[in-house]
Amino acid sequence: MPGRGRYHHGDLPAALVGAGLGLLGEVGPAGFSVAELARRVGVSTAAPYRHFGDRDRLLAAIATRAAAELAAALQAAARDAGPDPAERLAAATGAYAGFVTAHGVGLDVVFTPALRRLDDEDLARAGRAVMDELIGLAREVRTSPAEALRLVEQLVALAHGYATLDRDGFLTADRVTDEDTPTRATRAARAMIGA
Amino acid sequence: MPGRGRYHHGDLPAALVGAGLGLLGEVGPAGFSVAELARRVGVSTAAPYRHFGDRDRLLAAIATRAAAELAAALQAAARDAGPDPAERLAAATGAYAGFVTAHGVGLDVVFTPALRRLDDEDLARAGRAVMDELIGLAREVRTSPAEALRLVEQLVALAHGYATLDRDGFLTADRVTDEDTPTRATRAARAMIGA
DNA sequence: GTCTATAGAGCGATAGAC
DNA sequence: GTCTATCGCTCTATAGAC
Repeated sequence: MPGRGRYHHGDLPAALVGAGLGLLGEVGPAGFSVAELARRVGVSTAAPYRHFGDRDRLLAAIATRAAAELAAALQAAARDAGPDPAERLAAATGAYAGFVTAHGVGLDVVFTPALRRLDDEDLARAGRAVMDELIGLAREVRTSPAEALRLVEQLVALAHGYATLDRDGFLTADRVTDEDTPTRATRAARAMIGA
Repeated sequence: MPGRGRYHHGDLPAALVGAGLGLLGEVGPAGFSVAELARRVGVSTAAPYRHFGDRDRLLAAIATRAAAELAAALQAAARDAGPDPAERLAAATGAYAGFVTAHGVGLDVVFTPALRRLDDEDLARAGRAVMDELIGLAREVRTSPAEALRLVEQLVALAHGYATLDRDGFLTADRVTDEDTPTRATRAARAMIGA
């Protein structure tokens, strides 16, 4: 019974999205539940439905916020990586793996069919921003637009695989070195880009 | 009410594992349910518990069977790829992506923490067989054992990422060519191996 | 805008008949 | 070895009080 007396948050939607990011990172999109999120924020299970029509709308809002943060993380990683275009792209790939490992949200969630059905404008825009950031970096190392796109696809797959396998305990079970996941992903990306 | 009269299957455990492979491919490990599987096989929801102690034990049996089929698929792909070691490894990587796309089960499920806790001997052995197949192929293109292991990690991440993104609709949304997922993964693997 | 309370569904797992 | 029946839990979503 969490609701001892009146609860007044000031900005419940923002609180839900913020805490939802953490929950999503812990349980993944399939395990995500409105009830659990409400519990964490300290409101009744009914409260979120006043601001988000249903579970998927709430999930989409969280995914939108995650995508925005992801785009920013990629940009920051590229900025900190120096002037070499290949190294900038590799760093962004590593940052992608790190972000997904930490927050459990990547382009898989952003483009997941259940959310696509909502035709959420903000989510689509945030997803495109992530792609544009990567494509922009790739175009500095591949002259052909088609080749740049293919490289992005390969790097996203690589980074996403690293994050997924890390999450599911495969990398820790079979650890070759003591490098962390983003470092490994960055190294692999370097090899991929140089090929 | 499925159970009109007596149901006699002959080998319910095998039927559950077989149908479970299909169910797992459709809904993923998180969405897997004993009740739904029982319905598909045509038995009561209680019947599976006579053969498998709980949900995870059943899931482990299905994952074991999946891993065995996966190892066989990798072996077949390498065999059909000809004599060039790099091409054999690339083909196996593509086959991995294809298998995970089709069956929804990869090394993520085999090594998933929930199943690891069971200390299932058969599952561990099946998982090791998959890894050994890949490592064996990698050792033909990388002299150092550590480098071979790292290459396997990179290729599994790559293939797994392709499968995951394909499943979640990302690749179909952003399709560069009309190549299917295993073909793309094989191509990417070739680049990775050649680096 | 948040609460309490509830309907309705699905699942994991067990008990006891046959 | 399979069935019917059931308990207890969690979840989504809604209704109505405040």
